[in-house]
Amino acid sequence: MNHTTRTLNRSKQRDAIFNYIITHKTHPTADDIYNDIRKDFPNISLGTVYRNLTLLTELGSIKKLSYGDAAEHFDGDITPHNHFICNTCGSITDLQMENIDFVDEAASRNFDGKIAGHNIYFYGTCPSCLQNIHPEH
Amino acid sequence: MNHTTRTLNRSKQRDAIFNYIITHKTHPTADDIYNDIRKDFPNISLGTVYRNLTLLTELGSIKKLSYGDAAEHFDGDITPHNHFICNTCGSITDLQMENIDFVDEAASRNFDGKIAGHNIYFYGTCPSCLQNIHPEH
DNA sequence: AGTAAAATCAATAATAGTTATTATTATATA
DNA sequence: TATATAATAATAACTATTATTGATTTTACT
Repeated sequence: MNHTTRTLNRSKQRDAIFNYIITHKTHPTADDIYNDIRKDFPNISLGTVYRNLTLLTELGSIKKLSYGDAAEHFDGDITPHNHFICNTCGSITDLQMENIDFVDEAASRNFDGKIAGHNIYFYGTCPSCLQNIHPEH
Repeated sequence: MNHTTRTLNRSKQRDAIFNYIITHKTHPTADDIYNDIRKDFPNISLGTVYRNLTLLTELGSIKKLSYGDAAEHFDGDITPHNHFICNTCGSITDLQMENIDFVDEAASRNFDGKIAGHNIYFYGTCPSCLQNIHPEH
């Protein structure tokens, strides 16, 4: 028999974690997921959440987002899109905008290495916080 | 006297930290700075390094870089420029390229909040690692 | 269905990066 | 130079993440 290929066993926990991420657009952290998923899996451990998040990221099923926030955030939407982080409330949201993947070309121009892609995080003040600063009275 | 304004006392340690960052283009972490600067200030503590890095960042004298790496990196070059992170060796370098600040305009188009700026991290394989993969023999 | 290998699990310990606390020292200004 | 304030060193505490362990479950193959 062939032991060189590694089979991946399915687990209810991993399914639940993956399902949570793709059905929530909140870009949750490992801890967010852990706390919510405990309602359905009271015995699940934080280690299991981390292990499966790492695995799902390696498989390319989800994406990991790193920005100023101390913790990593995860995104179930793996199609190319950009993010906005509010400097005031810290929320992270998807940003609908035209495709700007051509910046990779621009970056390659005077660079001897190979550009594979980019991560771009816009920051500023989100609509909700803007409202609080200048409320329409 | 007026106690509402906060005066900032100078310290040799902070000067040394700031000087280290602006004279090194390596985008060091707090720990990098700590370890190097100990040669001149054997008694300096890591807490002092962190506190001053936070302060200098708040003052806008240096910039904090957050990307996949676990630790924060710091940059003494506060003029707008972009960064490249090598997926192979993890190095971070400045990227000379045309100005692409207009992406902020593009992002603002369908967004009700206020875009103040962006951080963009290009990734791929750096020239040195590319050489190692396909050496010219 | 039976079985062995592999992957899973929860629990916990360990590590890394960072922040907070406190008593002491240095700095700026009167 | 006396005084008030800020910065320091040392250390403790905290948060996010990873590694370890030993038991259980799942899978591939018979």
